[in-house]
Amino acid sequence: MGGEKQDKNGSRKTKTRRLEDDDDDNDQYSGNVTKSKKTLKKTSKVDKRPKSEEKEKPLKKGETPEIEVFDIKKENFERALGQPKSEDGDFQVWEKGKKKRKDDDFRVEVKRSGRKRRRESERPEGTSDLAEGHTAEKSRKVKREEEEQVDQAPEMKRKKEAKDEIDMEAKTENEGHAVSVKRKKTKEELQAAKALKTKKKEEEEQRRWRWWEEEKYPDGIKWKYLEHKGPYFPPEYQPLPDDVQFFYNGKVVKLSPAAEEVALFFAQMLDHEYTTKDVFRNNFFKDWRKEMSHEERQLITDLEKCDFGALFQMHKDKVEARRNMSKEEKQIIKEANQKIVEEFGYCVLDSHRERIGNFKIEPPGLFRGRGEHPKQGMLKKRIRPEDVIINCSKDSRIPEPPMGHQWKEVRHDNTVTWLASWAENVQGSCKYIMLNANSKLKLALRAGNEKEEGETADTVGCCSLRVEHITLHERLDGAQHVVEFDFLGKDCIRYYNKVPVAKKVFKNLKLFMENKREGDDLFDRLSTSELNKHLSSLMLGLTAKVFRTFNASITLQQQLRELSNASDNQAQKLLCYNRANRAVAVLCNHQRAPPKTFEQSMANLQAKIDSRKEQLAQAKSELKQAKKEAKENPDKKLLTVEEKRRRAVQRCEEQLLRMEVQATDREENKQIALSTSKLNYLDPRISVAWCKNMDVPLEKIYNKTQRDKFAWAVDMTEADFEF
DNA sequence: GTGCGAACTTAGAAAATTTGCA
DNA sequence: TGCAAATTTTCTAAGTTCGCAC
Repeated sequence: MGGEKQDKNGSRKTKTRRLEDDDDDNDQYSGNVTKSKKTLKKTSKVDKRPKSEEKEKPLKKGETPEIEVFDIKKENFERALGQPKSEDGDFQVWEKGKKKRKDDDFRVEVKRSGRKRRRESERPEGTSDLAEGHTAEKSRKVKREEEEQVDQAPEMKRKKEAKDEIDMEAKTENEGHAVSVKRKKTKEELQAAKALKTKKKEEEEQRRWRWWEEEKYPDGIKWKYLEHKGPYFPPEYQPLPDDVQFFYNGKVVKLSPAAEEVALFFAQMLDHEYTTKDVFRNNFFKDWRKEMSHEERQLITDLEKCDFGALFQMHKDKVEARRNMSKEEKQIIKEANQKIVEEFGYCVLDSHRERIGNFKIEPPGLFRGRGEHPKQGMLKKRIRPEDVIINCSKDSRIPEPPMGHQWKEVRHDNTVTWLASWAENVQGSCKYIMLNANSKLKLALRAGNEKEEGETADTVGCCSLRVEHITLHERLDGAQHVVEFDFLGKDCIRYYNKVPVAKKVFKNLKLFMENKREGDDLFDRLSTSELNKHLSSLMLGLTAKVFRTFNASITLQQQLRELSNASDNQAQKLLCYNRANRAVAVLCNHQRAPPKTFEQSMANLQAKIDSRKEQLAQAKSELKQAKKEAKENPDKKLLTVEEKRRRAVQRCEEQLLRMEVQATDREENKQIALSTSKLNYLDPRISVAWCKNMDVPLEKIYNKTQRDKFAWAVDMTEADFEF
């Protein structure tokens, strides 16, 4: 390579001179893309936020924990990499467990008998039999229904009992009893209910496919048997009723179905900011005209003269009608959707029924590229079976294409995890149908690949940073050698940070910027593959992405250690967990637009707090009075009143504390998205161990989906786990 | 060695559902 | 019971990585 590199536009960029070796830095990575609460500037998507919100703003009134600068040593990485993570560094794939549970005896039992029994009795609908044809399927269906009835029996019994109880109450009331006769559950009944709950939980646990305990397939092989029903296609377009009219230049124009469908895509978005953007409007109009008939194209030449009002109103009415549907109507729709999920939403993967993540083909519509995307507004065309490639086992029942259609191709590639794929027309990329996150398959700066200019929004990562994205300060805010970052990252989220760096790093950055102008690459000799090659040479499996993941998890552990206090109440402990989670989200720059109802809901909460404060004051004064009366005349009745008042004060105080903690948490979370790091970056074992140590139910920090996804971690993590 | 594209993985917004309160 | 708010799920855009072809 010479000293110059030609960019995509043919312009030449000046190469920076080669740096001297920095041997002394080779043994550690300074994961110092971190921030102090005081310097963090937070904005959401630049194009979506009012200017007023873009100004520098501390994360929270001095309460958000600071994130430390970590010296991430090689052995720490190695230790972490030895833990269950995919090659890409996320925490979804698990090798065989390293630790034994305390209840090993139980496990042996499960493995020896229960497990085998489970395989037989819980073989999902179809498993390998799915390939046997319709007759077998019918008999299985009957069997499944029977099994479902058996499964539901205790539940039905319970419901019946509850109903009987209500009936009894009503009956008693009718018979003229004055007071409520709601029968209190006996101790035995309560115990039985508890036991039933535990049993159900255990059954669910047993049903779970403990894939992390099974042997792994040879390299590259993802499955041995895969069967599914193919993707679910969105319904065909239904033309508008005659009374919903489109106007052009003040006159009614009856559009052809193809043009009408695309017009409706636009009309449905009229209350969205997208439709005010020139790029969006121009792209839409260009693509819309392609769908028009010759006559329509001749007539409709100016988007400004188009009146979609009636179409928009119809859409709004439909949304409103859907919202106002009766409970019963909603239930019917829900059941119909459930049926679709049952039919298309599952596949059989190596003898196990697995949920498919996205079994629906994306419906046609207008492309909603994020940020200033040059292709926003373009028509996303309807996908036909002829566009779709199916992937499944040779010996499975091949999914039937919809009537009168055929698949583009049926292949049997067990080195990939997708079930179906198609190419989308806007960006020319591939879309896939894949399994759910809980299935078997599966620096804080991003690496930053080069992107096609003009094809996507102008976003960058580490390797694609340009000169204008950093500013060097010899001294800033009392710190030496500070690098100020300001650029748009993934999804056009602004990254703004001031980071003090080592003198050597500072000097090198200065060299990199020499003889360069705005628009020139900061690291012009660096690509993501070169960066990752270098990282891998330092340690097997290390990539920029792994680095980011490691940094996130170690930050969580560190923050939890610093912030947790075993003597806190549960609300305070949860606030502490959220703060630690938030610190990671800040580190990874996971932002969100503040919810539209944020201000209102905060005001509501504040009002509740104020009212509760008044109540507390009132309760306190009543307690004082009761105390006084009880002292003057210490009879039993007055003492009971005093006790009652005391409890009321206590209850009020607890509620007030809970609300105040909630308000703090909510305020701190205004612009931070916690779920991304929780789901994709944080080793769940850290959280599971923390819950065990702090005596916090896991349900408080992971919802059902998250617990499913991290079942492996829940299963094998002890309280003493260390990342 | 480099460019490209397939195959995932990460991401925030929007929609749907559940929860909590008056 | 109805409404608003909170939470969860769904959707799909936008990244990263790796292997292959040239």
